[in-house]
Amino acid sequence: MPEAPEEDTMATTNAAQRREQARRDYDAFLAGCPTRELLSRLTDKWVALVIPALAGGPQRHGELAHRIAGVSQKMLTQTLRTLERDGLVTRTVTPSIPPRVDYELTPLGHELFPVMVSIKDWAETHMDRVFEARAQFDARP
Amino acid sequence: MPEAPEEDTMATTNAAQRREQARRDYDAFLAGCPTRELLSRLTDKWVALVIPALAGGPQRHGELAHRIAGVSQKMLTQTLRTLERDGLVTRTVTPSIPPRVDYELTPLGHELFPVMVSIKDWAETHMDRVFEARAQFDARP
DNA sequence: CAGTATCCCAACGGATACTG
DNA sequence: CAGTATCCGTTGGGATACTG
Repeated sequence: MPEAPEEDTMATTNAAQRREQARRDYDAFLAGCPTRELLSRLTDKWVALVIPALAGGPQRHGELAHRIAGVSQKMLTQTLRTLERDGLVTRTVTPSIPPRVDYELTPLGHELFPVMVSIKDWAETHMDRVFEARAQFDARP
Repeated sequence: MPEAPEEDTMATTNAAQRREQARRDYDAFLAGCPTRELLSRLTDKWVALVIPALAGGPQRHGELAHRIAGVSQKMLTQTLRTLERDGLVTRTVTPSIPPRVDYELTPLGHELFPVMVSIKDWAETHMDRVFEARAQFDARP
């Protein structure tokens, strides 16, 4: 099990090959696999809201905070920092007064986008059925 | 903004209508929306491993624990309970000695399945690119 | 406006021991 | 084997105040 990324010396590696390579190298079911840590970052309530919120181009910190109601400024900044470090989001500062900061999805972020949207959509679409299931569960002897 | 599920009196409601209904009723971007809480349950590291682990039929507690290396028995039981309550997993007890307990995806769980698999797969497939991004981020002035 | 730094409480989650 | 209960350290995350 790999503990560090392998250099990709094959410049012509395509998506399919990359995927095949990843399948061999990584398995989140294994405790020591680094994907386990990445998975725990991706499965984050705020990530599942921030990534979809960035649909339709660059957004300012304040805009995101407004869009994602109830998010504290601490959590928003923290989430955006992590996403930036992981290469999913870019942070662009325009040195004006007051300074303007825009966040935007990277190509990698755009690849994650549909996945995050699908979770958010799933929750919204199936909320009623989950409510029904809970009611049944709670009502049983 | 709804705080409780609406009764579905329309017996012939199809998937498309249901989805349209959900779009109007629920929005995880809103702070008080119950989908926010559901979203936080779904975006859970263990859920993203348990649901995919249940592919291919019923699994026993021990089998799941073995498959999902490193999960504590407490977290596994807790995760399975929540999934059961939310109608995503069934728990079947066979009263033998020792007792046998099997967990299996419900139809609702099967609908969540591809979403959870896509997150796990995304992490495994893009691990290398995330590593590269982190290296770049950490190496800058 | 964007971001950092504290303070502080609640929850998460592992280890261990005990029951049916 | 499956599950519950307790203990207890770690982390998450909100509120507030302050800087550029």
